[in-house]
Amino acid sequence: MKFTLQHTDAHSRARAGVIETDHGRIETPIFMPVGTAATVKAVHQHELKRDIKAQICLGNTYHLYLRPGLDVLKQAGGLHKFNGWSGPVLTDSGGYQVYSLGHRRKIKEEGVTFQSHIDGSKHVFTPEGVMDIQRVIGADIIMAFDECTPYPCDLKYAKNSMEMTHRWLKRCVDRFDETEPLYGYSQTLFPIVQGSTYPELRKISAETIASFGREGNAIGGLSVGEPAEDMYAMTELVTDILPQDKPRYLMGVGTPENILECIERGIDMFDCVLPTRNARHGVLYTPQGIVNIRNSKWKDDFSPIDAESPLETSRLHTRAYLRHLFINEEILGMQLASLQNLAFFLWLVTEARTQILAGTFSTWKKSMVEQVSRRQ
RNA sequence: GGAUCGGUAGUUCAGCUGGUUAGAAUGCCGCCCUGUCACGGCGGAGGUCGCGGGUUCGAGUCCCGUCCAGUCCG
Repeated sequence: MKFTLQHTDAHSRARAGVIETDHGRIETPIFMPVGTAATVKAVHQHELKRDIKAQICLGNTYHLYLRPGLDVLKQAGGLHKFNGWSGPVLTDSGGYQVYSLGHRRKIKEEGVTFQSHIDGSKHVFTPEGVMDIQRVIGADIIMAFDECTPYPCDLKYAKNSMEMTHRWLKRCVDRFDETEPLYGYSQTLFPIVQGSTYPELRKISAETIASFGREGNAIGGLSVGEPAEDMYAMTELVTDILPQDKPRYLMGVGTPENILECIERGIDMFDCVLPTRNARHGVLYTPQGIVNIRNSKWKDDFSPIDAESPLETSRLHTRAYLRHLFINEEILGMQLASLQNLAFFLWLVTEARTQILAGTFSTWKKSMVEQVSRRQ
């Protein structure tokens, strides 16, 4: 993987750059659609590539390990061949599941024992094991195994957890560096900053993570319920410490507003389930704000879903029709809404990049934040 | 014409021998979701119990009449 920083905004920390992987180029800042179980829910790979113009997608170690399992992935020749997405892939390590599946896991120094949400069977995830699994999945960018701490989180717990995540990182790096990719293209490992909402911990964690000198760095443990101001403060503090010449990935963020605010604070990569999950629940993101398409006000609104969308489906179909599909629980509704939201998120970061390169990011961002967070 | 069963929320139905502000499901209206246990979660509105009498301290519930719908018999 190679990262080239092209331009840094004169009035903020915002940057534009290019990441090159063996599966293609990624222009940053970028939003990465989440495809947990080898699919971005309700969206086909062709749509991702041709219509949404996604440049990289996520997969999840925990979910793919459980299903289809490592045997199948290995036989398939890795995730790219298995699901037919030929662009770059990033896999989360299962660190988020340490948080989200908190009621069915046990953390020890050695690793985490999960009870499968599918059949209740027990599985031990160690830092070494998670590296091996991600070798088998074959993502271009793989993530260190960490603990995403909950919010709120007391200082003592946050400190102990962060220190364990750092020890786990050393184990991840050692295993990663002593193993080889399985499918003939290169992989890279991103470590993850933790430290909850404590500035003193975030500082230590960012310095520790930076000292490993990996090709890119991530910030985790945010967007778990803390106030947005805390998220912004932690992001800003950390991006000031992480190296300028490496991409920075803010994990799990966020709303269009969150993304703009964090681009301004020096983030290059984002992922979030919000555009896809909310799409399936009838919430649309548009340049003019947020739409709950199930609301009765759209019943006879024959204007397009999003008149300015690069998507043909969002220009062709009306809000009244999309509402009808949702009210009737037609699958096409979720498909159209997912396309709309992902296309909008990709448009948003692409436009941010254009503005950064043109030197007009700050003023554009200010008016955009207001627009995209309005409710229609 | 006779017998019989039923009529309770927009809809389909619960409401035991009469006893606090008549429930559920679904539909309707709205909100939530941030490295996906998620076509999920939460909340709200909505009923003069077909109608008219009667018995009773008290009736969705018992009695009489009446209207409507179903089933069976002539």
